[in-house]
Amino acid sequence: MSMSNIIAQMILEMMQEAGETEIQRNELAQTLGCVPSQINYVISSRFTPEQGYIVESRRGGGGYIRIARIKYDKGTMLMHVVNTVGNSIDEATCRAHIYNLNYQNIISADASRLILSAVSDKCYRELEPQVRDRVRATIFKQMLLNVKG
Amino acid sequence: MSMSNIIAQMILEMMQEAGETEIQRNELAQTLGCVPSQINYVISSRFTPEQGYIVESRRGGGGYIRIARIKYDKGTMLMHVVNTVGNSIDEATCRAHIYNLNYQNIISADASRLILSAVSDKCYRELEPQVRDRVRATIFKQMLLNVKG
DNA sequence: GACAGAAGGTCAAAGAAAGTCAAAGTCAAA
DNA sequence: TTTGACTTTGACTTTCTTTGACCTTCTGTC
Repeated sequence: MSMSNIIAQMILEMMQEAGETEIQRNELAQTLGCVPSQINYVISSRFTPEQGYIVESRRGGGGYIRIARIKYDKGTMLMHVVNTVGNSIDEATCRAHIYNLNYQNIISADASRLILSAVSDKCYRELEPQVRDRVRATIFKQMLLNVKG
Repeated sequence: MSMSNIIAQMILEMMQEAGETEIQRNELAQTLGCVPSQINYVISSRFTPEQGYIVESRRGGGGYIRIARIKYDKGTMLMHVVNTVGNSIDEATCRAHIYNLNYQNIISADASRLILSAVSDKCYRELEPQVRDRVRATIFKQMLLNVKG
């Protein structure tokens, strides 16, 4: 197995838990017995955005390289929810969808809170029950289609 | 973690409560175990006006360095908007508020997009004009009260 | 006012990491 | 055998951090 594969494997393992990891380039190179720049090679050949990774780094004392798996499938996931919503939905169901999307890391906690507040029953008191759920569905879907980007 | 990060963290903590803090450069340096000028380095690299901080200092006996966050208090700004909204609002006005809040860095671009999508006329087509703007106002305010945090 | 001591300010050199790039090596497929 | 994709290496670059010598500004005392 090539050194590059070993490095990639190592990084993947470190990412297991959190879906992201932070490495010290020189230290890792030393540990694995390769030159530091090979770490860059591995990252640029196997942890690209196209392959679903996001990489950030910082030079200088205390520098690091952070690699994170992108939360993807997002568009698909969202569209899926949008499609299952239909043209009417109650608060509880919205809440479940939101919780799920957030749990699966498709939308952020911030976005969750925001969407939740917009679909809350509190907002629709003055509307007839059926109208209420229809407007809510419209707004909910509209927001899902515009979340992040 | 690098010394500079530790220093920055320390300063942030001290600013927690009041949004501002006053430090004694030499004393802090001694406490954290670094040279005094490193405090200046940290301040000039991480507490700049661009990053929303204002720094003033005084030399000589009883000297100090005061660091204050200038970002307008988010809660206050948001409450202000909430209060001016009233119980009815049209899309254009919402849009202006959102643009402004985002411009002033009170809410993120992501949040802006999300809120915008929820107050869009598209969502209220089936409601009577006056009802429409009332529901929109409720939702808008609800979202402002729950954005970020 | 002159002077001493107490702060904070500046700046440039040295150090610590990470980034780039091109040359050289490997290896399998054509 | 040649080619081309992928690897390995190392010299050189860029960015951020740490340190220390020296400078400037205040305050208080004589």
